[in-house]
Parts: sequence; C-alpha cells; structure tokens
Amino acid sequence: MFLKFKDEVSSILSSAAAIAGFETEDVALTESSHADIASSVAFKLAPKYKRSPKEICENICKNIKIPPDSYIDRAEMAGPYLNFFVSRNFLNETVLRVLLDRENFGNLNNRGKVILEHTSANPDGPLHIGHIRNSVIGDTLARILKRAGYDVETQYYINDMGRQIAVVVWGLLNFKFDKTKKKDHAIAEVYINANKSLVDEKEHSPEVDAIMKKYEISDAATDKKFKDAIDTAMEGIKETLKRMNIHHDRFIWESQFVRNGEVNRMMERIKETGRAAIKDGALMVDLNDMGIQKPLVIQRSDGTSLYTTRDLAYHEWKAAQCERMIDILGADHKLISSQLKAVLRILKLNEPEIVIFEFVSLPEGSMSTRRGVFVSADELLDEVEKAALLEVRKKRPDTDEDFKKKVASFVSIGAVRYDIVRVSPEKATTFNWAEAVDFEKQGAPFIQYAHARACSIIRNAHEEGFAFETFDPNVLLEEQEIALIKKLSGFENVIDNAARELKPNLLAIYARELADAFNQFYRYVPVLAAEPEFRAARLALVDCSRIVLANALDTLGITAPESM
RNA sequence: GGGCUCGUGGCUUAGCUUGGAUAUAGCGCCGGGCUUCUAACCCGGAUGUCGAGGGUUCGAAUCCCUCCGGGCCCGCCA
Repeated sequence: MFLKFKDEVSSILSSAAAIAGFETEDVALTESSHADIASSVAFKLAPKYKRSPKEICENICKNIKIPPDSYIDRAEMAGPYLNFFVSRNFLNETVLRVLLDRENFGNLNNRGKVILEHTSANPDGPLHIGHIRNSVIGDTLARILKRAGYDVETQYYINDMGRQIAVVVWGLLNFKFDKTKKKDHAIAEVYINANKSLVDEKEHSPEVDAIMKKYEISDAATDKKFKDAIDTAMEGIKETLKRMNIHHDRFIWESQFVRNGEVNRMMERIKETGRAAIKDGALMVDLNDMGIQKPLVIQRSDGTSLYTTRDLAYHEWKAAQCERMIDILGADHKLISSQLKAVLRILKLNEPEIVIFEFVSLPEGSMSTRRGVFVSADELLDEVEKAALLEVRKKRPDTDEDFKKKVASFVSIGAVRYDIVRVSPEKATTFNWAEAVDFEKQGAPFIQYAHARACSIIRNAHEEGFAFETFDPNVLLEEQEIALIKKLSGFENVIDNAARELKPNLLAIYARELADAFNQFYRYVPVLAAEPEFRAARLALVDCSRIVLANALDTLGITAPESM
C-alpha cells in the first residue's frame, strides 16, 4: 500500500514540476517525521533555475492536482519542503487489503531464481556464536527474498577438502570419540586433541598430509572415512540449525567439483585467458588492473587445486542455474571474495552478490574451534532457554509446565535470532553473557507479546460472539489507530528495501516499531468494551495487526505465538 | 608496512549508498500508571563536541582529505 502511495506522490510531483516548468528526474522523496512522505526537490532545482527553493516549491505546489480517490490527502508547503499526507481512502484500503491478502500481505512481484549460500561452516565442530550470525543473516535474507517474490534456494557449501577435515579424520584414528556427547561436539573434541598433538609432536604432520593427498586423488577407503566424519559433524550442525528454524535446501560438497573435472576445466580456462603466469611452479593470476594487489594462486606446484579454485568452479556451476547468487561471508573473506569476483569477471561469468558480516568475538579475544575457544550455539540456546523459563515461571505462574517449556523455547530462539539480526552486519560485536540472557530489552519477546495480545483479543471476541465481518473503517479515527494503520501499510516497503539492499536489520527494526504502534493502540483504545460499530472496526484492526505481526515474525524466522 | 571496515548519550544501536526541517530507538538512571481486552506493557524526565581536525556546499552524522582508536585481511591454509 505504501509503495502505491509513494508511486502516486512521485508521479503527481513530477507532473506538477513539469507544468511549473521544471525538468527533474529525481523528485527527492524522503521519510520524515513532518509528513507521511516529504520531498526536498526544490533544493535540487534551485541552483539549476537560479531561484530560491521556497519560490520553486510554491510554483510546484500550486500545480499539484490530487484526483478524487487518491491515496494522497493533501500536499503542504513547509518552507522549501513539500509534505504529503495519506488520505482516508488510503487508510481504509490498507485495512481491507491486509484482511484480503492475509499471510500474503507484503508479498512483492519480483521474479527469478536466487541461490543464497550461507553458514557453510567447516564440519570440524559445532556451530559457534560467530557462525550463527552468518546463519541468521542468511536465513532471514532468504525469507525476505522469498516474500519479495524470488524463487530462493539456500545452499550450505561443505569444505571437505581442507586440511582441517583431514585433521579430523586423522584424529578419529588416534583419539576417543565420545559417544555420550552431541555428535558435532564430540567431533570438536577429537579435532582439538588432534591439533594439540600435531603441535606438540610434529612427526604426525606428514600423516595428515598423506590423508589429504589420498582424498584429493580419491580412494574408496579414505573417501568413506571423510564421509563418515563429515556426516557425523553435519548431523549435529543440522540439529542446531533446525532448532533455530533454519533450513538449507541443498548441501554441496566441494570435492564434487574436483571429482567431476570442473576444477581442472576451470584451471584450463584461466590459463587460456593469458593472464595466468607460472611462478615457482604454481599458477598465479595477476589482478592488479582490477584493483587487487595480491595475485591469486589457482594451482599448486604439485598440480592440485586450492580453496578458491574449487570455489570458482562452484560459482560457475551455480551461475548456470540462477539469475542471482548471494553469498553470506565473514569479514575474513573480504579479500578472497573480491579475488573470486574479479576472476569470474575476467571469465565473463556472473558474479555473486556478497554480504559480509563482521566478527563476533569474546571479551577475552577471538574465537577458534581449533583451540577450543568458542561459545557454541547450543550452549547459548540452552542458557537463553533456561533464563526464558525462569521468566515464564515468574510471569505466567497460572500455566502448566508444558506450556512454560514451549514458551521458553520459542522465546529463547526468537531472542537469539532477533539479537543477531537487529544489528547491521558490518558492525563487529563482542559477545556478552549478561546481555544475551537479558529479557528486559525490547527484542523478540516484545514483538511476540504484541502478537499474543492481538490473538487474545480476537479469541475473547469469538467467545463473546462479537463479529467483525462487516465494519466501517471510517470510524478508525483515533491518533493511535491512524498511526497503527500507517505502520501496517509500510510492511511491503520494508520488504522491498530489505530485499533490494540485502539488509535484514531493516525488517527487525520495522517489526519492533509495529509492535510498539500496536501496544500504544492497545493501551489507549478499548476494543471489546467499545460501542458495537467501533468494536467491529477495531477488531478488524486488531486482526490486521495480528496478521502483519505474524508475517513480519515469520519473515524473521521467529514464532508468532497465540499465547505466551 | 599495505588494503578493507567500524567509531553516534554510561552501555547497545538506527540513520551514511542517494547531503536537507528539532540525530533513531532500547537498556540503565529518575518519576508516574494494573477494579480496564495478557504490565514480557504504557506515559513523562535527565543524558549527544555524531572519534579529532580540515575541506566541498546555501546546508554535512551522511561526500572528500589527514590523523587517532578498534576489528578483519595480506600463505602453493580454508
């Protein structure tokens, strides 16, 4: 709805400017607290026409013609600014549209296949709090893009050819695998022990090299060892992801591109470009002219491939299947991903869009699976769930234990996801236990609670036999009602912006603001106790709020509870 | 040393791509509100040299330059 309003303002403003004799492409629309949408177009035209912004604004304003059933109520001049306000018609249609579209409200009409890769953590241990920043950003973005209309496939790229997996395989032969532990944690234990022993007793290192070599050329016995080790770790990782409402459509093993010859073909293609030079027996690509000083090694002197070579083959394979590729990567991949893009550009292949997120560190420093220094996602989820259970016991002593546990579960997952997604990916963060388990801040539970309140009103209305199949939206005149409807109308605009800019945090902020608008309405405007004609319209508005809150929460991958 | 990035009230944070009207919100702090649809709520108040300095502009948190501080990267690792 808001997008239509914006389009209408845009076209009416353009034609008014044209009639007034100004040529302009950009009508400079901006969100403003002074209006539903404002334009500073007069400032932009001032230098060109050598007249004051105010004078230009007056001339444009005079020529604004608003048609009868418009979504625009009026345009007002405020000095050099032009302020536009939504009409009653707009508000009414928003309410009706939400009720009509229900769970599809906010869906957009973009088309095309998108392959979005996220998480892709090495299967050498459990996901830690840094990995799940990747997972949550990726999963939320996938949900946003789906709502924006794209056909999204999510992929987890398994780096099975790296040295760390060879270390795990070697470790499994030499250390005890603790069957009582969750599988990914047991793998981590083996991995940590193996690394320690490789550092202390250097003579084992060649054993790992031999395992790696065997896997590169592939022999049945070695392949089976790798598969078993990776499957074991992935089983635990998938369990954690599932707990967080995160699902991958496909898991792609990097070794497949070596086995099927794609990696070799990739190396040949790069050689054919004439940009690759052999230095000390290794094949290097010079990327200086693409603004990257560091040359990229494509092939080792022993003829084997490297991570980036395999990643290039992976991207070539992906590119053939979709219109857009999106990769969610940690800050340590900045250089390597720009090298990857540069090579793809040289080969005239489609490049991925890359979302980089900064690191999550511990107060004592950075995390490392290898050294065993990390907070696992499981541990975080467990602790937050414990804290949530304490909170439910305090707030809902009237309910049974099953209910409390269920609430603690979705509240904790929501809180963890929301806490991650609310901050911009480019911000480096330091993990803090006290903050992680704090439910006082306005996070996911605040939004979930608003949804539960809306459901509660609807439930009570049904019990009382109050219907709202027919109602007159024109009676929704309270300040809080109008603010709430405007907020509801903005959902599609947020999906549009978040999908366009690949910024999931925009949705997190919106959901909180919507809950805020609903809570204010809830506090000031009685629904069930109102006169019948008001009651029906307000119930409809509560239903709208319930729907959009649920849609926003669903897009954030957070449960929208009917009760909590 | 070079490259990239971040720096906004005590803490966390929005806005920066595309410059514009009193800089966003939460936590914490101070004060108020449950005979009313779930108080995980609502209302009010105090708190800011938008890291520092310079520049561009009618106008800079936003663009440019220099510097300071944090993070990440700079391997025939992944």
